[in-house]
Amino acid sequence: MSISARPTASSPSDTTASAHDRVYRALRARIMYGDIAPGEALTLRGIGREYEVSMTPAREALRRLVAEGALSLSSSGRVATPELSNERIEELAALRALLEVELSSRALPRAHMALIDRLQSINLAIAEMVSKRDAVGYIRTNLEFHRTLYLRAQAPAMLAMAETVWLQLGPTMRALYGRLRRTDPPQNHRLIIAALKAGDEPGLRLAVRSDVTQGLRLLVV
Amino acid sequence: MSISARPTASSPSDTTASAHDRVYRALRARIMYGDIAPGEALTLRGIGREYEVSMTPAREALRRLVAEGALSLSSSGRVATPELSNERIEELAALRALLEVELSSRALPRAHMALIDRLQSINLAIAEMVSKRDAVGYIRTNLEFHRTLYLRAQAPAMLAMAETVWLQLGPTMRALYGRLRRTDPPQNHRLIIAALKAGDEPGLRLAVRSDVTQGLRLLVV
DNA sequence: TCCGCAAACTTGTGATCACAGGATAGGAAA
DNA sequence: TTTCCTATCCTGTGATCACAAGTTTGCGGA
Repeated sequence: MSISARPTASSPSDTTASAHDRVYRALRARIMYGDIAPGEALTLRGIGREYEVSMTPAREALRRLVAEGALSLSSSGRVATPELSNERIEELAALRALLEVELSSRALPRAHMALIDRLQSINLAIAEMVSKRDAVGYIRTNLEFHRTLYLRAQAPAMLAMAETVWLQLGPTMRALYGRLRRTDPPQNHRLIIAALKAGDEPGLRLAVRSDVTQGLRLLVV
Repeated sequence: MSISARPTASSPSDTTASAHDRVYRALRARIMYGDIAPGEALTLRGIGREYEVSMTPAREALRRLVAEGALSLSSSGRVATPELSNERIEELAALRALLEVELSSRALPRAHMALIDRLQSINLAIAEMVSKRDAVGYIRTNLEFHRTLYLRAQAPAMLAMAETVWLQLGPTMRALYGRLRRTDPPQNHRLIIAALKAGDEPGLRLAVRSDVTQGLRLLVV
């Protein structure tokens, strides 16, 4: 949501020395990439112990994640990663479609060959994660594919919203991985790249929409 | 962003007795409805003094608002309401269009007569605010019109995102009011209501899009 | 063996404090 | 009068603590 730096490639210890920010970034990445199971509880003192900070920065990091919908705080303060209802999953999927179709459409006129090359190499990394059965790695590289494309849209607020949706879906996304079993590799991603090369906007919108929607559909039981 | 209760009609002292939440809600309303000028600085101790709490809850409220993009924290921690660039305003307007068109479209099949009545009475309130030259009241009732409609969409995550955009535009929205000078009253709102009555989805989408876009266009210099 | 209650513990909340860094004002020198 | 430097103030950060509320554990009675 904010303009803070991306927690993606994350050099081991970022230059930003703020304690709560470090905790926030670490937790955000863990949640977004499905490293934390849905329903898992987090305690202030536990976080503090794990990241060697006091309760204050831990609380601020948690509260920020709650504000972004990444964590839900149950009655009386306990905070845990949320278990999404089917309606919520469908709504978030629709939101992804809405935002990401627009982002890709805006990125299209600015997509140079260098970008397409980069997307293709990310695709290789995704295939590797699939073959290694690395769920967290798969989710991370998959989102990196999307983020790389959308960065070209020059629409930071829109991208931030898309990332917030990813964050909310993170814990659930992990469950998705268990069901796709090697079928999914960069099928839709190849369509996206083809549409980018061809400058085919309707095709791009369609490809992004299905890539975003189709996976989540498996989750709705 | 979160599922917290609406700060709108706000009974004077809410049942939720949490200090930081009270401060958060109060500040959120003030920002969203344009009660704070763009660029205005907020201090932790100042907030604490104003709402009679210590620095801790004040800091949490501010930090949450920063996370939602309602406030920008400049280099080295100072927090102030942001002055939006033209590109940012255009992007946020596009985001409003994207989200609110979808929300209105989802609300359409569920719009009963009671809803339309309520929207019309809100429209009267808007006209009254315009005649009273009450900028904050105008913004508040205008957003209430939109929120009342979108609540019918049964899409809480999407509505929360729209509200986040409103929040980011809040301080800027105030500046808009100075330029519309009694011209604007519920012109587009009447189109929205007409489309709702007729069950005309394309017309509704168009009316919402222009209502959302046209005002903001005045801000881009 | 099972149920219920109480004690011990764990948890989030908010206040206070020490500290470091940045902003500001005021005086001295040119 | 203007400019620069320094001392003071103000601000955000993070640690620690007291407290209240919720959770768990374990013991006693039926």
